[in-house]
Amino acid sequence: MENILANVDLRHSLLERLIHYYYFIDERKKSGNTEVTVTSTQIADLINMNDTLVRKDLAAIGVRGHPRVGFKAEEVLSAIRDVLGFDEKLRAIVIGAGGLGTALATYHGFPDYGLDICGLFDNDPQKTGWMIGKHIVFSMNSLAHVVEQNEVRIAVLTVPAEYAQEVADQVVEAGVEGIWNFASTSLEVPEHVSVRHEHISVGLAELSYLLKRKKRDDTE
Amino acid sequence: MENILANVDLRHSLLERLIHYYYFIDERKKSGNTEVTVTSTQIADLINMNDTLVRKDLAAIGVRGHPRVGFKAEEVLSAIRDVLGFDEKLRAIVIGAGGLGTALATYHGFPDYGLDICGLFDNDPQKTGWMIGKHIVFSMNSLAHVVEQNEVRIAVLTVPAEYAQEVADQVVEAGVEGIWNFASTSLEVPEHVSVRHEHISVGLAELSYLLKRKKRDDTE
DNA sequence: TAGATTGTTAATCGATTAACAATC
DNA sequence: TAGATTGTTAATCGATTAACAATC
Repeated sequence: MENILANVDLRHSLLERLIHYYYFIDERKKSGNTEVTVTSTQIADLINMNDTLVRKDLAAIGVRGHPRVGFKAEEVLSAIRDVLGFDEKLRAIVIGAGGLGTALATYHGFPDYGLDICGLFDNDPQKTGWMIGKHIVFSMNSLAHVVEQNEVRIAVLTVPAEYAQEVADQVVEAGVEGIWNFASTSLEVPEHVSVRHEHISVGLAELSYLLKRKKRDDTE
Repeated sequence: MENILANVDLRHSLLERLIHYYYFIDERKKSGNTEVTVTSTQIADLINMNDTLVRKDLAAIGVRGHPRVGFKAEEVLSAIRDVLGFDEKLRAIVIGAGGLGTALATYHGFPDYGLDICGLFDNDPQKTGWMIGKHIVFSMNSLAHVVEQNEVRIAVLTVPAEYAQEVADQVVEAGVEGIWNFASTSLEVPEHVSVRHEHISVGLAELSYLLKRKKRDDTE
């Protein structure tokens, strides 16, 4: 094994980079300094990347900088919000009222990103009908109805892996356009449905890889 | 905005691809068929990618296929487990006993990936001392002690964004080597500490982008 | 053997970076 | 103005793909 993954590519996608910029600039703004500008080099240094790439990224989303000054924080933030659709409402339901499902359904941060959880489902009769946060836990029978009534576009799946495919079929049938899959499994869905796999083990694997690499670098 | 992100790069990293292969093959194996082989084309089709890339990836982690037959499921799975370190124990603590922290601390899947949560912390006196799952909630005062006693290498941060930096400083001080950051903020840490940012909004942004793109493609 | 599938080489493509002119 | 910083062009680098020979 040793060196097999010596140079794994851990580069981040444009989406990830934009969000990283967003948090950094947002914080900087909040931290009180009335200095509402930020240069590409400042951003690049923090995230450990090339400043030209930062400028390219910002140009790509239509932000123009100001020579000698840098970028206006507010302009960058609002362009990123625009592009990522943080300000458009996107209706979603959560399927699976376990630990993760509960955490997601009651997470207060989602509205900031435009996600509106308007239903929590589980097929455990011990759970259905009870409140979790501000949500009544619905039984899967109400799925089609809730989806239609609320124009739900996204289903967040936090069910055990062995039921994930079956549940995916049901939400697709109910008319959902996208699935945010937190189950440790792959899913087969029709062409017209989008899936994003949120596999917790990816993050863990990356972190564990970083630790190993650091240790190795130190030993050299 | 319209077309700005027309062709965003959503390619996945090697780590993500490996995990995707893993789930797919694992499932296939479980689904009973005694057919314990899988071809690069089968994998590629499912994930919607090029078969040569699959073979390159597998070659990179040291798996050799068998002409006319494909790859032996068991060999691929074990190579991926090896490379990703699923079988090595990695000790971690969770800081923040809110919804997400609780979900992570009680998540039964982590041992499968080699993560061993051996402590849950919060500085809310309402929570410290009580049990959550099989964990006593420790106060932050015990941090250094627990880290040292258990040789904890990773801290999972699920605290509110405004405390994240402060907590990061504390866990670094306590000797942690890596931070798995679930707070919506960037962190500054010393050179010798690794950070993986697990920003929920990245997944959401990707999904929302996929929905938009699909809609646009349909309209064309 | 014939044929399916791998492994590898070479070509392509796109993303990143370096260099530097443009701007205020 | 001088100087800092952007924006853009051209060069580089690496990842992906196509083509095909090797294998069983």
